[in-house]
Amino acid sequence: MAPGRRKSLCFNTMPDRPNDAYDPQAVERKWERRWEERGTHHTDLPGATRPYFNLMMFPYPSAEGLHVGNVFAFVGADIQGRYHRLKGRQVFEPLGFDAFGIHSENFAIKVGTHPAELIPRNIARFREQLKRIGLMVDWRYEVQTTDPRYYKWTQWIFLQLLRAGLAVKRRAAVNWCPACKTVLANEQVIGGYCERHPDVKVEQRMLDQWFFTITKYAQRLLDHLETADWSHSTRTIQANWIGRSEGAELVFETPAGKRITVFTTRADTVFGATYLVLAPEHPLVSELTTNERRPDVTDYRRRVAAMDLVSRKVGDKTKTGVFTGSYARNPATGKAVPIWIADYVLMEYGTGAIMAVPGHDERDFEFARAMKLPIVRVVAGPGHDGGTPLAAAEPEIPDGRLVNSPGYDGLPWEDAKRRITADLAAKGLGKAVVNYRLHDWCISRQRYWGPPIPVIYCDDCGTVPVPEQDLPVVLPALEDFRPDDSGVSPLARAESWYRVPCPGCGKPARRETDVSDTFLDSAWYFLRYPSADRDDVAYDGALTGKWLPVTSYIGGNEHAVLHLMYSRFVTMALHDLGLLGFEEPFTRFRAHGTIVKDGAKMSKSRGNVVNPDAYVEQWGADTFRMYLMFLGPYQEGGDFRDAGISGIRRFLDKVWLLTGAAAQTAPGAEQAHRDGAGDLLRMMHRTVQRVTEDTESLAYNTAIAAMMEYVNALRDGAPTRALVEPLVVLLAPYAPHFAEECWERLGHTGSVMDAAWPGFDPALAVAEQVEFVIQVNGKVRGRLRLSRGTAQETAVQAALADPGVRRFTGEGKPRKVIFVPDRLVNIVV
RNA sequence: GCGAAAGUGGCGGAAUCGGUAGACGCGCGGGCCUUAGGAGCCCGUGGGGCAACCCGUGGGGGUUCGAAUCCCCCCUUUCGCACCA
Repeated sequence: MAPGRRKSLCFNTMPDRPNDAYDPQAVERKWERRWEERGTHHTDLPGATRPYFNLMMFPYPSAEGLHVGNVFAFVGADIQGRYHRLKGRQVFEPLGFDAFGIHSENFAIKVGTHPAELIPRNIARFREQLKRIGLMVDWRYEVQTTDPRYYKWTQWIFLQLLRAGLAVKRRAAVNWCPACKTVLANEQVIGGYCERHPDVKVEQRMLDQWFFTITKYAQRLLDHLETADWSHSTRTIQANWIGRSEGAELVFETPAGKRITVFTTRADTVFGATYLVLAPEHPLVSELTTNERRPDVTDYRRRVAAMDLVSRKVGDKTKTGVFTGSYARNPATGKAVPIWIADYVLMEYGTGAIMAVPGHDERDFEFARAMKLPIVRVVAGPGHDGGTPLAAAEPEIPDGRLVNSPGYDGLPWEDAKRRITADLAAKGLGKAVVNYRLHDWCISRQRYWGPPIPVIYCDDCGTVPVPEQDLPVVLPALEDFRPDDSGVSPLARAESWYRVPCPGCGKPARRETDVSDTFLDSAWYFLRYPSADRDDVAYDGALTGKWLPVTSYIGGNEHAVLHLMYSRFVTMALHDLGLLGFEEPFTRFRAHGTIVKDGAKMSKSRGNVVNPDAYVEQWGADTFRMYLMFLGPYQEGGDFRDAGISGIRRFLDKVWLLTGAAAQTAPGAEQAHRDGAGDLLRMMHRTVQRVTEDTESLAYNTAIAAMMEYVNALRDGAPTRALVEPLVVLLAPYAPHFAEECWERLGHTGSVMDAAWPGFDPALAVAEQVEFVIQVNGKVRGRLRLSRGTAQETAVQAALADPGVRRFTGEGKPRKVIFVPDRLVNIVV
């Protein structure tokens, strides 16, 4: 039925809907079944000649099910995958579930159901929802991190890193909730209190923990960022997280000969270092404390230890601290300076000790004021000198030069930094060093729901790795897996599991009872996907060589630091062990935006989570997909509101009608348009160009707008097959079920996903007639339709002849004419 | 405080190698069709003015024939980090 004459003759039921009206539910059910039957989304992994690994961040299968934010993320990635498939690549689009971790465990405890029972239910629900969205996922390669067939290899990865010397055990501070009797992650500590016990203060405890020494790779992780094809925002976040800082380590000696090493980025200010501050946990503190000062020092250290890690860092920043009673010699001035301890110095950064320069550091200034310590100016800006008093710390003085620094006075401070460092180094009292903010990765969790760390402790042999052939170390089925009062992992209660013979000497030994961090599960899952059906290897060499590194990875910036950094680290480590042929796992990464609701991030606690099911049911997956993509720029996200979704539905209805009309026309009629209705053909080429470029660059909202414009134009003309078929292919990544049905309506028997993405002729993709803007003195005074490529003289003549323009140019001669081809003529009088 | 991104109609947003501001969609107004219409179709829709025109891209300066776009200052929002020495 032709558009414009769509009124039905029948009455009563749906009087205005033609009999063949678009019925999303029917169409989507039909194609989901067909895809399944035909294996449309199966990828021939070994046989592919132009592989494209299209990765999206696998979800944590929460009990609530999929939410709109997930759908937004997956659909945007799916569009890339489908687009590249239509462009002729063999696209592998796998998906899986990241189901270990404290969230699952806590939720299981809350509802009183074992996670081993809960998780499969959640996964089943998720999988159904995901299928309903129309993703091009090859489910044959699904992975589940909680499956022993998967975590066997997670444990294997641990053993490889252990072998490489990148896994070490050391004591470290953790957040401890006295009520939960367990450790908490930093994000579970809210304002110093436990998230589950708002009236219980969290403390810190020292525990033995396994660490991956990611800091050894800090510089490489940073260097590769410069050339990575990654979203700018993600690269910046990672670079900041690594936090490279160039400075020097300087040595202050005590009369007893103890060398206290401090890290500073401002060696130029060493003459102004009037005291030292050590972190309260610093190993030298006890030794340096005089008997007289010991009660105060001990008391202060105890108070700091009682504080949790979070409030220690973000809480009240009033400066506190105590004097140790000892002094050390400033290597530049030779004078003795007092040694203090204060909680504003952190043990985990630098050397855990600083030289305090109150004249040029705000924190030191504040502390010196409070403790009545001397403040000396050693850098002065223009017009100031060594005698100019300091009302506040002056950190970075433009054009500042050294003062009160015998031997260096008058030097610009940036130069002095280098000179002083070098001079002190020559005396063995310093060296230039680079420091990183990045910490080693603590992977130990004193919890139940995770892969056991595959290590055995033997009194004779010490720490023994579980032999690879004994993997996996299966997580025992514990009825009661709650953490108990001991502070020891729940696994320690599984007696029969815990006690094992030593793999080395056979004597009784004990298993490691900590499980590993979930971030380890997800740090290598992309390696597993192509080999998900293999039990003999973590990942197959040939397949990995063919499919990795990942061609395109799309995900949220909430994982910019931890997940992406850990994945890069594990990849580099495996590369260095000779187990991978590449150093970086993700060739291209794009961060999608966040979908917010009423201006706030969706979260259960806020109660503003939008469930996609109702929308899919009411509007269909295709309309919902397109609507989410049309909300705004994909890489920025946007506010979810359902006002406007009908616009997408109307658009699809129009395409449906166009398809019906075009199906009546003869095939291959493009030539006819070249002679006759050329404008539509030109517009088609332009549309193909816009949609191609926009889809490639994730500008989905404008790609959809371009298709809408084209459809509006087609409705005013005659929709032939040659004009409509390319549109259906353009639409396939966005509305896959719908496009399949349209493709079939047009008489094709195969999947539209096996069609070719339409090409465009750049010469045809521009209009023949263009509108020139005529300006007089920069103000728009008229418009003229002229043919493309009109020469300057012709255009100016036409402009000057225009009566509307004449009124402003007057009789005088133009002083100047600016001509922009095909766009504008500006006459200056 | 540091770092990054962004401020455009009633709303979501287009347009940033300087060159028609407001594409596309929602909403709104008018009309057609209709027993009816939250359906569909057509027209209109930044503000002011009868009009010629004038004013308009967070605010203020500047460069330019011409600025949403470039430069300087300020304000606001979002995100990341945060006593990092």
